[in-house]
Amino acid sequence: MEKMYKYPIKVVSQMTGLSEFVIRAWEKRYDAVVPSRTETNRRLYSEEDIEKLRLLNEAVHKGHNIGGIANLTIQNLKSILEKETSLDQKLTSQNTNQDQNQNVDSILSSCIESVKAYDGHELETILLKASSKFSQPVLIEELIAPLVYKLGELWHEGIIRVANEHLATGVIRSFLAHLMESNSPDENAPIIISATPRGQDHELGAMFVGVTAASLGWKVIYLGPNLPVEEISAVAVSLEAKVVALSIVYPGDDQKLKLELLNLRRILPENTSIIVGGRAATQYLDSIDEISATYVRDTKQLRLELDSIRKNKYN
Amino acid sequence: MEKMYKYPIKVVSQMTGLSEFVIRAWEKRYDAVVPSRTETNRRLYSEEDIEKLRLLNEAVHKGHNIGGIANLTIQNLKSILEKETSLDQKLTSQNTNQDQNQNVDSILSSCIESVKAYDGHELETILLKASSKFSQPVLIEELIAPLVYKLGELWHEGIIRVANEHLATGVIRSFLAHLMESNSPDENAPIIISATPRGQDHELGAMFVGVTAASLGWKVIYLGPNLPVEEISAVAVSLEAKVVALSIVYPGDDQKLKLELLNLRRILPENTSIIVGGRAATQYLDSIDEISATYVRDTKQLRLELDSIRKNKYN
DNA sequence: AACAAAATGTCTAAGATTTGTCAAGTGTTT
DNA sequence: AAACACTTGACAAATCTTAGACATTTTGTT
Repeated sequence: MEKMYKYPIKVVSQMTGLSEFVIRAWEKRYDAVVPSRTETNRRLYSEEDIEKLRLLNEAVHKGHNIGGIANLTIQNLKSILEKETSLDQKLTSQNTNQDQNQNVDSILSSCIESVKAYDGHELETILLKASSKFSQPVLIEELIAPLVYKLGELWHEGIIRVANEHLATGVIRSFLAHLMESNSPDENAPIIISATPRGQDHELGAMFVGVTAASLGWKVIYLGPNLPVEEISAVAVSLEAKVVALSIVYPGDDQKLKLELLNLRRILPENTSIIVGGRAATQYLDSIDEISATYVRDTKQLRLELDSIRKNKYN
Repeated sequence: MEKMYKYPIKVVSQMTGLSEFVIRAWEKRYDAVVPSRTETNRRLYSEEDIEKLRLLNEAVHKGHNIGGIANLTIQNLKSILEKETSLDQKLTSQNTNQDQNQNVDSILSSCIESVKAYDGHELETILLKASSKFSQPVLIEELIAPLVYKLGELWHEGIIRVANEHLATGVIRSFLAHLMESNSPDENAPIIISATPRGQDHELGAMFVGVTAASLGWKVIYLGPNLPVEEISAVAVSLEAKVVALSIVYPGDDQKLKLELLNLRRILPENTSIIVGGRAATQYLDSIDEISATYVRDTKQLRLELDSIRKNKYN
């Protein structure tokens, strides 16, 4: 069994946008989320707990009264939230028994099947179903990221075409954008800007960052791919962003990009952190170090980094 | 028996578009929908209740008086509504034209405000609201297309930055993708492939095509921007697409692009039509003519063209 | 055409319920 | 000591409920 990291109430409060008072009140009155405790009686929330709180918060914002929804399961919550945004009737009626036991691997391969068949609609449906079955971190790290990686592989091997990959990218992008939008942070959430620098066209990495940060309660400004650092900096200054995250996946030792990075540090306020990730980021480690940015290898590390930045900036 | 979650009146009001007053009044006066209650006397609506309210609302909007239809069953309501769908479209589009133009302008400017403030979330919200207020053609032709155009203008004038435009593009793209997905076509719907050729990075035009075609009942394969014609053709052949639609917005007399177009015609099956649109398409009219493709100036023309192709191909 | 009656969407007022917020007092961690 | 967290009990703002009023529009009758 994996020993999961658990979060104290203050962190949960920041991540969900709910006040500590409310979180305790919901527990006392409705047993909405009953966290485990330390030996000394302090609450410890799991990722699932947090997800449920986030869903409850969203539902309450949409007009549900907490007393009525507090005892629903995560899946119930997701399904009622979906019904309100889209008028889809298909999903609920279709998914009955068969696909309940599907594990991530089989979902992954049905994703790839649908991509091969140019069936974007099917791919979207699969992802949507998966999103109500898995928590957001699992979804991204174990399904979507591997899917993107696998598609790249298949393309290299000549098994699928550029067209397949384009189609899949389109669907995934729209899906991730949706995930990002669905978290609505509160007023004073710290701001993170996510983009890829000039010359970097592959934006999915930046979208992973966006979704992850959004799920941690950050306010995400997603600027997309291929943006000069002056642009990124202008936004960061104007919104007083706490973090600028860049994704670099295109390999090669690009001198221009190195200059861009140095430049970015120069024109960015000092108290704005820079985070760099992506497959090709390792090739720029010296530059990353020089501008005292942080390199993150995966979303897990990203999440830790974001949490720590958030904590430090509280003064 | 499963105990289903039921919805409080506030949520029902949002889902149906009816005010809470009206919902209560209809209950008090006609027993249109009599929800169950909590122990403390608060209304709880089932999904059936909500569907009936939706239907009633629709019927009332079409001129029925509530007193006369309040006691009909869901089936009855549906059959009533089906009869009038065809007549209705003319009326609604005429009735609202005047208010719409006022509204669309103000919506447009609030969109631009949100873009200036880097508030993608706000932009998304505005678009979402607008989408429930206007029909899809109106939405695209009078709001989104002008918005895209206006953003380009503002950028040329130096009033907004590339970053603003990127952010907006991201939101709009995700929004359009959602619109496209929300139409689920029949099994035997004709297939259209939408993309932009190699060298063409601006995909919004291709998305307009996709959404428009989807709303007309086509099955849309959206391949996104910057795709070599061999790729497009491969998909068209493999799926037996009826139409390939290309969007060209980047100006300039690109010889490569002309060759690509000629090439496309050669490797595409004869009975696959080609449609070309976009701001810069006029500069390639000779090539378009040479491959006997159709040039469309706006989505209105596109819709006509699609309808006529669909009709002709029914043999 | 004119007028009264009915229909209907909107709203107020007063009471009940729900829910977010907080203070006070105590214990724990750093 | 300072920051953090826990429980309990209380308060007040927000929301829902009913009953009834009001303003328009629609309908039927003269």
